[in-house]
Amino acid sequence: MDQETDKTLTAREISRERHARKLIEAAQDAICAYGVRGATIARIQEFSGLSRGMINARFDSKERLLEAAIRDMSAAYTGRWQRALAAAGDDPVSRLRALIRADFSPEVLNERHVTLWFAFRAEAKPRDEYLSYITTREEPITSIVTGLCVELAKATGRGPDEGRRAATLLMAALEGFWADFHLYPQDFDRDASAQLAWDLLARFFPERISGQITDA
Amino acid sequence: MDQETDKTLTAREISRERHARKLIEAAQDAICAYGVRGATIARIQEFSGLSRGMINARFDSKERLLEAAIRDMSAAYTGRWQRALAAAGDDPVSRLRALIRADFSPEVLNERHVTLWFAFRAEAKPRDEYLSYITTREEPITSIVTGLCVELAKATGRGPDEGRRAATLLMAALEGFWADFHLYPQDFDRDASAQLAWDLLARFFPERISGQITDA
DNA sequence: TCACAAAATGAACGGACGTTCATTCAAAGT
DNA sequence: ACTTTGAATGAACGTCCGTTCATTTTGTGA
Repeated sequence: MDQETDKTLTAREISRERHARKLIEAAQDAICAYGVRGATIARIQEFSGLSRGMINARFDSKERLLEAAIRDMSAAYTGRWQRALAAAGDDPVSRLRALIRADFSPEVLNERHVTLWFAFRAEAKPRDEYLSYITTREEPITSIVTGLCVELAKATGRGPDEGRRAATLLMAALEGFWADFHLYPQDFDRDASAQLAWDLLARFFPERISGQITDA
Repeated sequence: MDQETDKTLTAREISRERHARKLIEAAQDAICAYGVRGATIARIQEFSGLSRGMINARFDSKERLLEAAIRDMSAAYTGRWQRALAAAGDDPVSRLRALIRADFSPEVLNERHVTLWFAFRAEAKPRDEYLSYITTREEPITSIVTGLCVELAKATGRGPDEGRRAATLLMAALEGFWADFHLYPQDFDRDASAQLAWDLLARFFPERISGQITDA
């Protein structure tokens, strides 16, 4: 191959990239503030500070920009738990602990992220493109958690089905906690909820899981 | 008081009532088919079969009609679990069983209802009026379940906090199962999921809860 | 049966939407 | 320094939105 990609980006390329990012963030801001319904070109333009024509120049259409916004949200989430997992050890217990703690951390569980999550999720039914981005986000974490729970089940002399049951309940509960946080962020107790999720696992695997999730 | 309400409704009153209902259902149909974003006057009119001006004649504005649609959905849900509860005995175990079974029954857990639920829920952030209808719906069932779990905790020699923990986890898991069903209704196993919710309670109160949720 | 009143209708309206494109601006190459 | 070329701009456009209201239809009471 010839010089494939220039290491030194031109000022124009940098500018294009920066504008695209600004638009994605502005679209997310608009959705958080006004809902998907109210995320109009005019509102997105206000948040971005860029010109009206910029959206169509960078993303062809507003719809494409919204797709980029959901893709960006999914990628950010995936990145967060993958980093948490990389920082954890090999032990399934500490890996599960890391995943749950990440899911309740302010970096992941914050009003902006959760509002976006439920906004796009609700639109997934009528708009198939959104559903695929949501599946792309959900499937990997679900199969990781299931794998860890099955591993834990085997290590404690239980069948794989018990692991799958634990994983299904855990994932459902996590989604439920997010929903609580979404509607009533002020009343939500982050640490108590994380502990409850941990207690749920403790009831499945008491030999390996107990105590506070913040331990160790 | 004088003759308060006429038992014999005039043809006009009957017609008004019937049109209002048709519009509420048409609005729900449009939201299910096209999302809140796509639920336009034209679409609602198509589903209702009534005239364009009917919406403003009966509900003043489209926004008011949407509020009536969410109120109707909440009332239908509340009615369902209250009837399930009325049909159950006094025992907290059978009452919890009835509530969980109702929550997974096709009458409650169906694509239409769940799609509406998540559509309105997502809009609750930017639109405060929606949030109040959602709270009106959530609060009573949550406090009923919490009461039953606390009762069960006391009856088994545990503290009330243990009951609250069980209730919180159960409610979160139920919400999570609904979310699963919403996105992938084909893959969803209604009975297996209900059983998992039951197993969750069994892990908290093994002396009183065990076996299949379909028993007894 | 007829006069009246209420309800239903849908064409018309102003406004806001997403998109386009001629124009302006600035970076790149010589 | 100058020319070229791609990027950024925002006024203008057609479309579709929710709403209005003059007109038609239909039920009510005399």
